[in-house]
Amino acid sequence: MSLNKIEIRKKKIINTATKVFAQRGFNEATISEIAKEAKISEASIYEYFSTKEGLLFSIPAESSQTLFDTMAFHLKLIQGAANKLRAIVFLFIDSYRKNPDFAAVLMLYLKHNKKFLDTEGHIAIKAGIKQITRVIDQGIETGEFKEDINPYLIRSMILGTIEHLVTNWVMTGNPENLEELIDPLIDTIIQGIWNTKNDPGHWSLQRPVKRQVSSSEK
Amino acid sequence: MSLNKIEIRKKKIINTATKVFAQRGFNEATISEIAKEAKISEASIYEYFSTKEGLLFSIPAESSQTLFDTMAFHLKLIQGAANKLRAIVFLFIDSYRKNPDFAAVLMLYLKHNKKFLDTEGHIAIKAGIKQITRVIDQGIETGEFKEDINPYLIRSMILGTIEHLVTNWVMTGNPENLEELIDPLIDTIIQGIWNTKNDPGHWSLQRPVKRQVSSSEK
Amino acid sequence: MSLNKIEIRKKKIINTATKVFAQRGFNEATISEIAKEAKISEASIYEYFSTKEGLLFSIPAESSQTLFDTMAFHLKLIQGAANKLRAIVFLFIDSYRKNPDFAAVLMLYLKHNKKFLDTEGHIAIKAGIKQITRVIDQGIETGEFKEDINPYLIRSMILGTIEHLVTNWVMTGNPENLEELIDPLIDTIIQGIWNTKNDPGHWSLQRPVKRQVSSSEK
Amino acid sequence: MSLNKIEIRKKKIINTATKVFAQRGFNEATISEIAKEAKISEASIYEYFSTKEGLLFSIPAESSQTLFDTMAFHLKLIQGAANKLRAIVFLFIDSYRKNPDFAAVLMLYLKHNKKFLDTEGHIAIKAGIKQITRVIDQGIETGEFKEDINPYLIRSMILGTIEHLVTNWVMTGNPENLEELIDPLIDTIIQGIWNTKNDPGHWSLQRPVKRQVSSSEK
DNA sequence: AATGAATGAGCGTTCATTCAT
DNA sequence: CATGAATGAACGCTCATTCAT
Repeated sequence: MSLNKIEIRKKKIINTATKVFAQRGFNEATISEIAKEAKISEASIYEYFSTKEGLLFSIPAESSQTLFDTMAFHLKLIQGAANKLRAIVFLFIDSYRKNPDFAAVLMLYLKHNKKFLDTEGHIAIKAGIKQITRVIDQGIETGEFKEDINPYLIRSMILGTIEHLVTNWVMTGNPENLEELIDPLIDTIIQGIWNTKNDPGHWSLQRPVKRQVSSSEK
Repeated sequence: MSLNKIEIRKKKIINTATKVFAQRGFNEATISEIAKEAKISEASIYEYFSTKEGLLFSIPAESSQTLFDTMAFHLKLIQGAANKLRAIVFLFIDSYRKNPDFAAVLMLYLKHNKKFLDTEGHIAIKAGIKQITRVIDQGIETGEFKEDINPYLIRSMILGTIEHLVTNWVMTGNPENLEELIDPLIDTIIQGIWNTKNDPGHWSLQRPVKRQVSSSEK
Repeated sequence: MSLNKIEIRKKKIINTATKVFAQRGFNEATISEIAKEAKISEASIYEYFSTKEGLLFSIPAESSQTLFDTMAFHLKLIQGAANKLRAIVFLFIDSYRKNPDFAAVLMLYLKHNKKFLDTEGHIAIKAGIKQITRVIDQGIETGEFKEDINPYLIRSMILGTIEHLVTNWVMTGNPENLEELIDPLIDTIIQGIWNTKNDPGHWSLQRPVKRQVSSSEK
Repeated sequence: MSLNKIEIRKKKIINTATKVFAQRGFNEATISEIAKEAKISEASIYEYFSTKEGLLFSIPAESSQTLFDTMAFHLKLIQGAANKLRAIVFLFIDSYRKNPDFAAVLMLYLKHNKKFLDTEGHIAIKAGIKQITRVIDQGIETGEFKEDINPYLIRSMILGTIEHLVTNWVMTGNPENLEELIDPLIDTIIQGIWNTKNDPGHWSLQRPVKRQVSSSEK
C-alpha cells in the first residue's frame, strides 16, 4: 500500500491540480500555478502527464476506483435491489460531499468533455455506472421492480439528479445539506418503479433496512 | 416581428456562434472562425458583443425566452399538475431536439459556467425554471401530489434527468429517440409523488389526457 | 473675424482634441472619445482632419499664430533687446499658463515628434522662434550684449528653460507659480550676456523698465 | 563585473530595444521587431519585462546609474561650485553624445511620460539631479554664487538647456558639435549667478582650471 | 530524475479609417 | 454635409510545451 517517491509526487500533482482546477476553473488555471502550489517544477509535471488536459483526465482515476470498489463491496452485503440503489445514491453523494474539489472538477470539467469519453478514467466510471444498471436489472428479475421499466432511464434519473444536485452545490453552495435529499430521492424513484403486483406494500415500510445500511457507511 | 438590419446581423452572429461553439467547443472555437462562417468581420462581432464569453452568454437569451413563453402559454391550457409537468418535460426535450447546437452549447458550456450565473441569460432561465416549481406547489395544494414531497428535489429530478439525457445525446448521439423517454420519465416521477390517499388509482390511467396534450404539441 | 459654421465645428474639434489629448495622452485618447466629447460624429472629424496625427498637428496652428502675432506687436513697442527678451519670456509663459491643455499637448506630444517637423504648424512656430534670435542679434549689434555670445545657444537657453519648467508644470503641477520665475530667469541670462564694457552697470538696475513692460501685458 | 547569462540576455534586449525605439519611435516599434533584431523570441522578452512600456521604463536604469556614479566620483575631485557645475554639464552632454540612441529614448519617450514618473528608473534620475541642486546650494553657502538666486531655477536652466539642445540634436542632427556649446553655456550661467561682491573678477579668469577637468574626462 | 530557461504558435481585442446612405 | 455602421490590419501578450543541463 505504501507509495514510492514517484507515486507520491504524482499524487501531489493530481491533488494540487484538482484543487486549482476546482477553484480557478480549468481554462483559467495555469500549469505554472499548479507547479507553484505543488512546489514542483512545471517541467516535472510534464514528466508525469503529457498535457494539461491529460492531467485533468488523470484526476478521476483513483478516486473513482475507490468509490466503485467501495460500492461493489457494500452491494454484496445488502439485500434487495431497492436497498442497493439507496446505498448507491448514498455512496455517490457522500463521496462528492467529502471531496468537493474532486466533485467540482468532475461535474464542471470532465462530465461535459467529449475527449474525456475516450479516456482511461472514463472507462472506469462507465464500469462503475454499470453496477447501477445491474442492480436495476436484478430488481426486475426478482420481481421487486416492474417489468416494463427502462433501466437506462432509471439509471439516468438517478445519475442525472445526483449530477444536478451536486453541480448546483459546487457552483452555488446550495443545497447545504445534500444528504437530506438522499432518502426522498430514492423513495420517489423506488415508488415509481416498485412492482405493486408482487408487493402491494410500500417501499417506505422497508426503511429499517436502509437505516442499517446508512449507519454502516460511516 | 420583422427584424431590422442590425438585429438580423446580430442574430446571424449568434446563430453562427452557436453552431461553431457546438461543433468545435467553446475554447477551441475562434472568433475568426465565427466571423468567416458568418461572413462578417471579426471587428463587427465586437460591435455587438464585448467579449467572446459575452457572445457565448448571449446565446440563450432569445431561445430560452421563446421556450419559456411557449411553456407559459401551454400551461394555461392544461388541467392538472401532473399533466402540466408532462407538458414541461415534453417542451424541454422537444426544444432541445429541434435545436441540437443550442442544446449542446447550453449543456456543455453554459450550465457549468459560474460566470454565467450573473448573466441576463441565466436570469431568464431561472425565471423559466420557477414555472416548474410553481406547478409542483400547485399539485401539492390541490392534493394531486403528496403533501410531504420536496418541490426542490422533484424539480431537480426532472431537470437533472433531462440534462443528463440531453447531454448524453449531444455528446454521443444516444439515445437517438429522446422523445420515447418522455412518457416513462414522467410516469415514474408522478407515480413517486402521486397522492394515493386522495386518488388510489394510478397515474397511468390518465394517459389518454396526456396523449392529447402530446399530440397538440406538434 | 466671425467664423462660419464649418470653422466653428473645426474649432470645436480642435479644442476638444486638445483637452482630450492633454488629459488622456495622445495614444491613449481615441477618436471616438473626442467625437463623443465634441458631440460630433467620428466620421465628421475625418471630414476636417485626414488622420488622428493630422488632428494633433493642427492644434498649434492658431494658438501659436496668436502668440507670435502678439509677440511681434509688443516687441515693436519695447526698447532694448534685454527688455524685449523679457517680454518674450513673459509672453510665452503667460500663454502656456493660460492654456494648460494646449501647453501639455505642445510639450508632451508635439515638441518631440519628428513628423511634426515637416508640418504647417511647426513652420509657424519656427517663424515665431526666429523673433527671439532676431532680438538677440539686435542686442549684439547695438552693443547691449557681448559680441562673442552664441545666439543659438542663448535662444536654446531661453526656450529650453521655459520648456523644462512648463513640462514639469503640466506633468506634476509644480512649480505652482510659474510667473515668479520669469524675472530671475531673465535676470540671470541677461547678466550672463550683458556687455559690461559698454555698460558697466548691471542689468538689475534697469528693473523699472521691465516693470512697466510687465504691467502693460495684462 | 562579469554578467551571467541571464543578465547578458536582458542587456541585449534593453540595448536592442533602445536602438529600435530610437530609430522607429516607441509606438511604431513592435515587440516582434525588437525580438527579431535581438535574435530572441518575443515570449522571452516577456520573461524579463512585463509589458512593452515596462521595457521602455527599464532602459534608463543602468545608463543613468553609471552616469550619476561617474558624476559623484568626479564632483569629489573638483574644487569650487562653478567648476563642479561645468563638470556636470560636460558629463551629461558627453554621455548623451556617446549614446545617441539612449539620449533619443530619454528625450523623446521617457521625459514626457507621466507613467515614467512613478518608476524605478525615474527615481534614480531624480537622485542624480539632486546632485546639481546640492552643488548650487554649496556655491551659495561658500559665497561663490549670489545669495538670492533660486537653485531650482538655475537647475532648471541647466537641465532645460541641455534637454533642448540634445532633443534638437537627436531629432534633426543639429548642432553637430554639441560639446562646443558646453563652455559658453556654463559661462553664461555662472556669470549670471556669480557673486561679484566677494569676487569682483570674472568667472572666465578661471578657465585654466576647467580645461584640466575637461581633459581628464576623455 | 528534476528543472530553469526558452519559445512557438496563436488569439482576442482595439481603433483609425472608410463608405453607403 | 453629416453620420451610423462596418472593417482591415495589427499587436501585445499568454501559456502549454520543450530542451539543455
